[in-house]
Amino acid sequence: MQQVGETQPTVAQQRVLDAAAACFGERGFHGTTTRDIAKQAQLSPAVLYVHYPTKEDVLYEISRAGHVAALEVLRAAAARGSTPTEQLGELAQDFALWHARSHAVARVVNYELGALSPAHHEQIALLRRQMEQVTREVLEAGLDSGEFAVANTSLTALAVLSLGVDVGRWFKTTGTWQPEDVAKHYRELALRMVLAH
Amino acid sequence: MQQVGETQPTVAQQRVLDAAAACFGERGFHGTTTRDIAKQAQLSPAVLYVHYPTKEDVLYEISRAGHVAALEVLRAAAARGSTPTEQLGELAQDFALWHARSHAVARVVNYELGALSPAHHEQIALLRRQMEQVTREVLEAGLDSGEFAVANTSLTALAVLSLGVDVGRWFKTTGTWQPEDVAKHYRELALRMVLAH
DNA sequence: CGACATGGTAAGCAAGCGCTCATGTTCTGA
DNA sequence: TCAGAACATGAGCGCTTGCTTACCATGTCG
Repeated sequence: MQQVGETQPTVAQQRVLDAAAACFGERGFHGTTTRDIAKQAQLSPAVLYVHYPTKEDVLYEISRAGHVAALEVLRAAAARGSTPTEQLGELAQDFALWHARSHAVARVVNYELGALSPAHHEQIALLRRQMEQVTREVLEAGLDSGEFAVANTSLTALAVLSLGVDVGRWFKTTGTWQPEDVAKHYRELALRMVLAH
Repeated sequence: MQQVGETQPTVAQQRVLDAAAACFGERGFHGTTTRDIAKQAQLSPAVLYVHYPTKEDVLYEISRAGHVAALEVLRAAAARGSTPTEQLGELAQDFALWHARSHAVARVVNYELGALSPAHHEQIALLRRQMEQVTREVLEAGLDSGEFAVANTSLTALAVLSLGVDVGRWFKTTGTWQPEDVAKHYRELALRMVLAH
C-alpha cells in the first residue's frame, strides 16, 4: 500500500497509527523505536513498513490528522456561539477538553514538530496558522462589539491557545480532575483574560 | 571528575552543559547524539565522558539547574511584591520572561522529564511541586485579602504557570516580540484571570 | 481450481549509537 | 625540574537502530 496522503486509513493502518501515537506521546518520536510501535500494536517489527514508507511518515500522518481534528474543534466552537463571548468561551473550553482527552496525540501535535521533514513541517505549519487565525478572528469580533478589551490581539490569541496546549503536557488520566472539570474552569479563565468591564 | 551533585560546575563542564542544553532544547534528548553535543562545544566526541558518567547525567544536571533557576525566579518575584496582586503580577511576568529568554533550557526543563531516570525524575518532581506551591500560596493570600476570586486554586495556579511554560514552546528570538513585551502582556493576562471586581 | 492481490512475518543488513580505553597534553605545586 | 593530577583525544567496540528482503497465509474472483 504505502499511501500516506489525505485518504482514510484502513483498519490495519489505524492500528499502527494508534500504537505509534501512544508511543510518541509518551516517549517522543526519537525515544520510540519501530519495534516499540510494533509491540504496542501486537504485530511484527516489519509491519510498519507494509503500510508506511518511513517512521517519519507515520509521525506526519498522526500529526496531520491531529492538527485537522484540533482545527475542527476550534472552528466548530467558533461557529456554535452566537456572540464573541460565547464563541471564545466554547473555543477555550473545547480546546482544553480536546487536549485533556487526547493528550497523547496532543503531545505529538504540539511537541514533535521538530522531528518532521521540512516539507511535512511546512504542511503542518499551514494548519497551525489557521488555528491562530480562527482564534484571532473571534477576538477581533469581540473587540469590535466592545465585549472584549485586550492590548495585543495576536499575543492574547496565543495565550488563549497556550492554556489549552499546556493541558496536554500536564494532564494525567490518573489525576484528580476529569477533562470536563478542567475544560469548564479554563473557559472562565480565558474569558476573564479578554472581557471588558 | 565525574561529579554531578550540587557543586558548581567548572568552566569546562559548563561548556559541555551549554552545548548540551542548546542541542536538547532544539532536538530533544533522544534526538541529540553525544557527538552533536561535542560538535556544538567544539570538542572531541569523548569529552562528555571526562566530566559526566552518562548522557542522562548531563540532562539531569541541566534540568536540575534549570528548575532551581526557575524556582528562584518565582520565589524572588513573590518576595518582591508587597500585596498579593503585586506578587502575582511579578511572578507571572518574571516567569514568562525567564521562559522567553532561556527558552532552550526551558524546553529541557518542561519537556524532557520523561527522559530522566526514575531516581533523577523524583528529585526534579520535588522542585516542580515547590514551584506550584509558591504560586498557590500567592493565590491563597490574594483570596484571603479579597483581592482575588477564583473557583479552583490549584487549577488556577497551574494555569498561571502554563502561560509561562508555553512561552518556552513558541517563543523564537527571531520573532516579532521581545521577551520583555511578552512578559509585560502576560502579567496583565494572569492578573485578569484572578482579580476580583 | 488457480492466479493474484492483500496483509503479514522471520531474519538480517548497514549505519549510527552510547560509551570505553590507551594515549597524549597541559597545569600545579614541592 | 619534574612527578602527578586533571583534561582531552582518536580509534573503535558491541549493540541498537531504521529499514529491506524473501517468503507465507488468506480471501477474492474469473
